[in-house]
Amino acid sequence: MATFKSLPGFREFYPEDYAQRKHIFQIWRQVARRFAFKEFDGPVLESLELFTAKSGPEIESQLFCFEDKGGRQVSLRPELTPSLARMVAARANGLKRPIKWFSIGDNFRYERMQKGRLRCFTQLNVDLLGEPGPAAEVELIALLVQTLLGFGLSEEDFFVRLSDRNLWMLYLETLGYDEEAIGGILGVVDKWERLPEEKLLAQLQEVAGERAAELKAAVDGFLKLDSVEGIRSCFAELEQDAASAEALAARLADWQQLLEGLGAMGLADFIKIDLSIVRGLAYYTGFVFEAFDKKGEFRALAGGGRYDALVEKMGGPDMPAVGFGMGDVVLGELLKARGKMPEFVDTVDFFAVIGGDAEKLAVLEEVALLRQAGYSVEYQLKPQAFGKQFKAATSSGARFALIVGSEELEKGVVKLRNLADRSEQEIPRGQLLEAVRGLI
RNA sequence: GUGGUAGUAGCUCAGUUGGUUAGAGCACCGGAUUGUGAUUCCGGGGGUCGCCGGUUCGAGCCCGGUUUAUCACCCCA
Repeated sequence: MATFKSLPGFREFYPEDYAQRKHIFQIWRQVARRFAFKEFDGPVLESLELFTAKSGPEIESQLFCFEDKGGRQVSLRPELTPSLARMVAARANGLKRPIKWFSIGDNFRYERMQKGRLRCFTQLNVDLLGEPGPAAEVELIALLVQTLLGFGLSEEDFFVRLSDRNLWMLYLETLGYDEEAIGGILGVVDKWERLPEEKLLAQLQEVAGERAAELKAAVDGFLKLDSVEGIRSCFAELEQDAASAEALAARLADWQQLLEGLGAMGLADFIKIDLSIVRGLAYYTGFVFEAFDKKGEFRALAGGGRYDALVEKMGGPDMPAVGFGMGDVVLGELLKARGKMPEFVDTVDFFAVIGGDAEKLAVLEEVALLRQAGYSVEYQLKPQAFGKQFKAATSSGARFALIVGSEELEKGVVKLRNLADRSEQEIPRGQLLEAVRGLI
C-alpha cells in the first residue's frame, strides 16, 4: 500500500501530534524568556570538520554526513554547541556579557533507534557564556528545573543529579594520577554501574596497573558521597600539598555558592549530589548535571555542564561557558506517561450553517468579514442537511453557529446561536461584526 | 555493528488441529434528515494477512529467508 515510508528515526507529525510538539516548544520558550535568554539558531548543515574537530574523527560514523555538489564534506548537525561556539567566537568582542542564548532546533544523529532515541530530534539548548563562577550554573540549573516544572511535572517526577569533573581531577590528582590517567579513569567511572566488577577492575588495570584494586575502592568511596561535608571529610583523610588544599577549598566554596543559590530559589529539593555523572567523552570542565525522571523509566531528560575551553578551541577568545540540552523525545514520553500532556482541541470561533445555494453567497460575505477581523470561521463546503451541519458545528468546537437559511435570507438577518447555552439572536446583516465584538 | 520480540483495515485487535468469499469494535464517508447539536437505525468505502520463497490438494496459520518496527547491547555530544 504505502510505497513510500518515512525514513527510520524521522517522525511525521499529524495535527494532533504537532499540537503536542507546539506545546513543548511553547513552554521551552516561555521559561527561557523568563530567565532573560535570547533565542538564536545556527545552520542545520555544517562542514564535517566542525564536528570532527570538536569530538574526534570517530563520531563520523554517527553523523548524517555526505559530500555536497561542490565537493565539500558536510554534515547535518548532531548538536548545536559547535555552531554556537563559532558564532560567539566570531562576535565575542562585541557581545554583552554574560551572553545568555537559547535555541530550539532539529539535530540529526545516525544511530540505531531505541526508546527515547531517534535519528532526528528537537533539542532545547540553553547556554550562558562569559561567566566563570557558579552564578552561571545557578541560573542554568534553575532554568532547567523551572522548565520541567512548567510542564506540570513536580518533585515527585524528576530530579537533577549534580557532579563535578574538577572535583574528580582534584581527587585523582591527590591520589597521584596524571592528567592522561584521569581521563581514562573518568571513562571507566562513566560505566561504573553498567559493568560487572571484573570488567571494571580490568579496565582500571589499564590505567592504574597494580593499583587498580586500591583505586577501585577509592572510587567506590568517592561515589558514595552526597554532601559537601562528606566531600570535605573525604579529602581530609588524604595527604594534600598546600596548592591542592587551596584548590580544594576554592572548589568547595564554589559548591557552597551553587547550592546556596539554588536553595535561595527554593530548588534545593530537586538537586541530588551524585558524583557518578561525568558525562563520557564530553568537553566538560567543571560542574556537570543531568535531569532524570524519578522512577528511572527513561533515559536522561536533559544534560549539561561547564565547558570553559571549547570556545577557545573553536578559534575564539578565552570564554567560560555553561550549557545544557533537553530533547523533545524523552520529555514527550515522560509527559505522556505522567498524564501531563494536555489533549489539544483546535477550535474555531464560528461555524456557518448554510441553508442552500441561494444563502451561500450571503454567508460567504459574512464569513469573509469575520475572518478579516481576525475570527476563525468554518463552514461546510458542500450542501448538507441542517442536522448534519449542526453536528459538524458541535464537533468543530465552535462557540457560535451563524445560521442563514431561507427565512434569514428573506429578513436580511443572520441568526447567531450560542452552541453552549443554545440561545439565539437575530442580527441584521452588516451589523454582525459589531454584534460579535462583545461576545468573543 | 550485535542480539531478543513482533508484523492481519486509519487505530485496537479476533481469526479453531492448515479448509470455501479474512472478521469485530472504534474512526471515516453516505442516507434516514433543507430548520437545530445527543442517542439511534440503515448503508458504504476500505486488506497484496509486511515481502519473497518452500511444504501441502489447500497457508493469515507450518518452515526458511528478507524487510520494517520495537526493546536491549555498543554509543550517547
